[in-house]
Amino acid sequence: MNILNRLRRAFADAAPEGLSADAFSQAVRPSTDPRFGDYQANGCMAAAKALGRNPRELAAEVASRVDLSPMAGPPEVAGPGFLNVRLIEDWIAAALGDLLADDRLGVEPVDDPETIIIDYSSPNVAKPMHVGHIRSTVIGESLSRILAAQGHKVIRDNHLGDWGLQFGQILWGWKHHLDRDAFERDPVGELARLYRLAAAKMKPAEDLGPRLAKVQALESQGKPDEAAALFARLFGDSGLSRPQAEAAVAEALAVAEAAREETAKLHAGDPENRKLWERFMPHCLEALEGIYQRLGVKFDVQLGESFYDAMLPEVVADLKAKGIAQTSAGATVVFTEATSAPMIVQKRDGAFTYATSDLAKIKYCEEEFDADRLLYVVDSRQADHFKQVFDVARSWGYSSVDFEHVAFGTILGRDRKPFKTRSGDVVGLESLLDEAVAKAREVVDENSAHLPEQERARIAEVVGIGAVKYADLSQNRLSDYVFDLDKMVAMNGNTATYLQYAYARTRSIFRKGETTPEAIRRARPPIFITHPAERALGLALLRLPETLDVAAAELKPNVLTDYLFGLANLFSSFFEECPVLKAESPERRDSRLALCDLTGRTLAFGLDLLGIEVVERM
RNA sequence: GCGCCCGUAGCUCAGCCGGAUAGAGCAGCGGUCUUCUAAACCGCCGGUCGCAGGUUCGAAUCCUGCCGGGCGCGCCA
Repeated sequence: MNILNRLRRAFADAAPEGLSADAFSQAVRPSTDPRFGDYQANGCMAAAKALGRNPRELAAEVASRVDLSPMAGPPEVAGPGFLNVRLIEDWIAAALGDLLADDRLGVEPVDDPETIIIDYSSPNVAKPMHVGHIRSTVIGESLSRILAAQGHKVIRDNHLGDWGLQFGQILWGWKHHLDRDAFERDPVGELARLYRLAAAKMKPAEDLGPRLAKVQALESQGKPDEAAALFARLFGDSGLSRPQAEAAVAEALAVAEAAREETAKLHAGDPENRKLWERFMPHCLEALEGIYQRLGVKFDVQLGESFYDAMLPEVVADLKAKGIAQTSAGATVVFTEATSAPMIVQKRDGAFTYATSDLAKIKYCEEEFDADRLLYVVDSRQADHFKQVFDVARSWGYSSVDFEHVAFGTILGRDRKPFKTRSGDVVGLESLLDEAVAKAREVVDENSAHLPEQERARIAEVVGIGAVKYADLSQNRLSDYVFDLDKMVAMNGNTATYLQYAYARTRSIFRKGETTPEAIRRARPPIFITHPAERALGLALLRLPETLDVAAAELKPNVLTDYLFGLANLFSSFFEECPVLKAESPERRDSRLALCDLTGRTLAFGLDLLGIEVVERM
């Protein structure tokens, strides 16, 4: 049952003549302030303007015509022409009674379920995951759960980066710097070390190369003095002499070239590289699996770029045959209106790009799953790439699929610059989780020393991981944000811990009262709304469905966290102000127990949609 | 140069397909545990919504310009 939708239908029926009933009803929304009732219809001002009428008169007319029974009486005209709706307590109480018997807490499946593929997480398997990877994973997982709860068929897809240059880098490292003992002890750690080593060696090419090129350009123009001055300015902070800088760049370029060659050999089917790749992969996947298990993330499809590799020549050939792709400067490219630069589907050296791989994946997904929507939960910096891919996919024939880049903002460091994984200065995802769990453990030990060791450990894990996820999910996904470890592991204020704590309190009261939520649900006691805190809490409980609608429509988990935080807040106030077990009568007691059960279930349900667990006590 | 995004309280952020007096958390200050979990509750302090125009009955929200910051832009993924 969705209150907002019911009100909208009622107002649509009462819309002034000569007006779009739809637009009029869309102007119904939750009130911004309790003094203006519970919901408000704001369409009369604009309607009056369009019809050349007095807005207050028109509002009064609509108010007398609209039938909101049994939810509310006639709305009240206020201000310049607002219509304020105040729900009737008896109706709220009755609706809560129905909710008590409803396992789905009022959430109804959508009328037209879709098949939705969500591409998220998608890490490079060879690199250890760091804090930058958490957003896609956590947001994608939550969106999957939200859409599935709405009755859609959701396919969770982890498009692994298992075929790119990073393997060339590892292969190069393996052949030149392998520590066999280290690999035996900790394969993933050693592979990561080799990757970082290669990346570090290649870095001067990016950092110093362009600067050096500018200096050399001046020299070739016959301006040695200016070149020397520029060199001093550009390289002063590096402490490198001219020959050192040239040597560093030259070495970096050599390593980069070598890594590219290793990659090319792998792609070309070189037996040695292929064998090594097959040897590395299980270790990489196992390490990933460990993290996903800890995060409670599970994919339906986990196919990497290597899987699509075989399809790529076909994709390019088909694009060419259909006149979509063309040859330009030795590469095969597609010009699109999406961006000024064309999209490269095959490089001059014959290698394919991740754009080609994305196209192959679209083809595969359409043939395999016949998806209605394809969502990509990926960093907003790749917006142009997806614009191109979607554009090309549509002209390629996949025009009935709804593509969407579910972008999210960049994680910034304390200096407000994008969080980079500088070698040696990486906040690994694992260590972030460990730190959060350790902090939670301290708090548990302090507050709940009486609980058994094993239970405290379990609570710390649930609370710590929940804190990290919530810190990310409660943010508007589009905003960049400053990574702050203290905030990520905080357990006061608007945090998962606060919600988990509220949940634990709803459960604790049943233990104390020597009854169970199940017993209350079976008994279905009448609900009484007598106290303002009960009314506010009760109304919030009825608003889960409309909240989920918004979160799903905007693909924004923070809509849900806001709602849950508000709900927990209202519960905490209710808990302070309304005695439950010591209520004035058994009827009141049972009514309040029912509110506790509904709150607990709603919190647990909502947190589950965020991928966050709860504990029975903490 | 072209394109995209962002400037809201001391800090971190909600609110942004127009609605009434702009919200939260943290930080600060002050109250509340012999009574259902104080990981909590209640109160106070705190904002020319970057600046200037425009559209509108109504602008943090839409449009234009400017200032400040970030990102992307043919062979990395």
